[in-house]
Amino acid sequence: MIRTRFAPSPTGYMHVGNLRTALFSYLIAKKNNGKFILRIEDTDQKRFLNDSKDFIFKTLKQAGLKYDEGPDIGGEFGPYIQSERKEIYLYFADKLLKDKKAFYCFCKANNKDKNICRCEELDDNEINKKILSRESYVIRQKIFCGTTKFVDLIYGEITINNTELDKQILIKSDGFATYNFANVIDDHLMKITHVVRGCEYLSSTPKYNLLYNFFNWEIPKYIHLPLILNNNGEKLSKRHGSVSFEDLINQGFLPEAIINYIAFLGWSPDDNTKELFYLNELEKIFDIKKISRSPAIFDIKKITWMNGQHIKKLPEEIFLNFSRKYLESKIDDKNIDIKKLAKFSQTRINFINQAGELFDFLNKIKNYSIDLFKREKIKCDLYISNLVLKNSLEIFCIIEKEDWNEKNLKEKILKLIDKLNLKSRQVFWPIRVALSGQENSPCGAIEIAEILKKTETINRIKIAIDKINIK
RNA sequence: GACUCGUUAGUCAAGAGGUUAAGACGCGGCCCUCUCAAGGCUGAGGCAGGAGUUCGAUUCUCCUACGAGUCACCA
Repeated sequence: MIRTRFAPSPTGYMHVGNLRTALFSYLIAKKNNGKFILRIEDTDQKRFLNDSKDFIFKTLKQAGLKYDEGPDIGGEFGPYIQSERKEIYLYFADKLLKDKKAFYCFCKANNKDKNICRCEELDDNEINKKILSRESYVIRQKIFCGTTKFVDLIYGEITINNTELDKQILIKSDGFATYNFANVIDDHLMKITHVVRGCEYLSSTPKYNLLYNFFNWEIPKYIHLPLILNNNGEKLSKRHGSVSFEDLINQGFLPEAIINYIAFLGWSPDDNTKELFYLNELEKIFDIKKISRSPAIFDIKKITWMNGQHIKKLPEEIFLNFSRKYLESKIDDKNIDIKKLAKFSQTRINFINQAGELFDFLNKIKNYSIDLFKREKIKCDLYISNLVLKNSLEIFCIIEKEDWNEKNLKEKILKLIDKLNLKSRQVFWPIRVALSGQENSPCGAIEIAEILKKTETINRIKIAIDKINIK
């Protein structure tokens, strides 16, 4: 049974690199019918706020990464919060001390010149004396000569000379274990079979292996994931821009789009021509062998496109639920069919919260430039615009209020196109500009006219004609 | 600086000795008797450099360059 874990520290913030680690860890477990465990690494008491744990629970839930064991749901290997496991680490540190695999170090914190430390040579008497006189100390791991070799499922075999490894601190002077120690103990005790984590741990892995060997524990399989960088090629972090899950959600990204995109950062499926996937599909096709070794840059343009794709795939009613509040906030007229507006916007927005902005022009037309009427590409100029608008004004005026509907309007305009002997674009363009005041609009001229109703349509056409003739 | 890892178009990437070196985003063009978007078609753009091994290297080996990560009483 494969058991993987995600072990974040509760910083109240989850950047996409972290989330991607969680996702891959989850996927590896699920693909193999294994278990995915959440563990909170809060051994640094200075850094963490209490409610950041809830933030992690919330984010994982929102992303759909359901864990089988964790702090809030329990499990047979708990507790799943490291600050509640203090005694466990102390017990194992003591064991190491007795076996001479670790030593007390009384050097001052921030002692830059570590080579000067002679604590390892202290005899038991000296140590006891210092401890009795309440000198503060840490417990460090001993490093013996030789080389350490390990296999990473992605990077292959990595060998390192033990002289490169430092005598890392296992227990800090406040009595808490360091992450470096705690994660080894916990992974073993929680029976984690595959350790999935970011590449930044690649070079400390040998030290962890030494620890496993000291205890005579089985070393787990390692899967180090390539880093995700921002577009400056820097490692993702809080300082370098808004690429946290929460920020993306606030910008209007769908959780499934974020998951889909980050799954493809450093991984690709066998059939690499398809790239729109939901989490449950990824669970089936995910394959460790296809994880890449090189870092990937987070491309906001591509995830934006992907978000648009996911928005289009949303069932109509779901999209309506999402977009309703945005649309309603923009539209004064309560009689307008929100459903219809939602339909117009679904294929043209990349962000879920943009649905309303498209219809800004309905309430109030902005002061547009008459240059909008000129469009060489479709052979439309001020002369034609003027002609079209005057003619359509006549038509619109004759139509009765009760006959004001899309079908009827279209019929009449098509006749006008014939009569004026123009291309349909040359006719629809000026009307649409007059009604929307914009170069682009979420729907066509006739559709806007229908939504606007007779009075407002005529009103806007008149304004446009005046605009052109004043010139 | 030391150690470790990496390098296929601007970006994500497939390919693992013989390919016209896929596909996607982005960018350009065209089509869709209504804009834009969507959709369809299409164009430009790439194996970091140098040595080897080989009949033949993007693919294997080595060197160089460049990039990244680690070197905390942070995780």
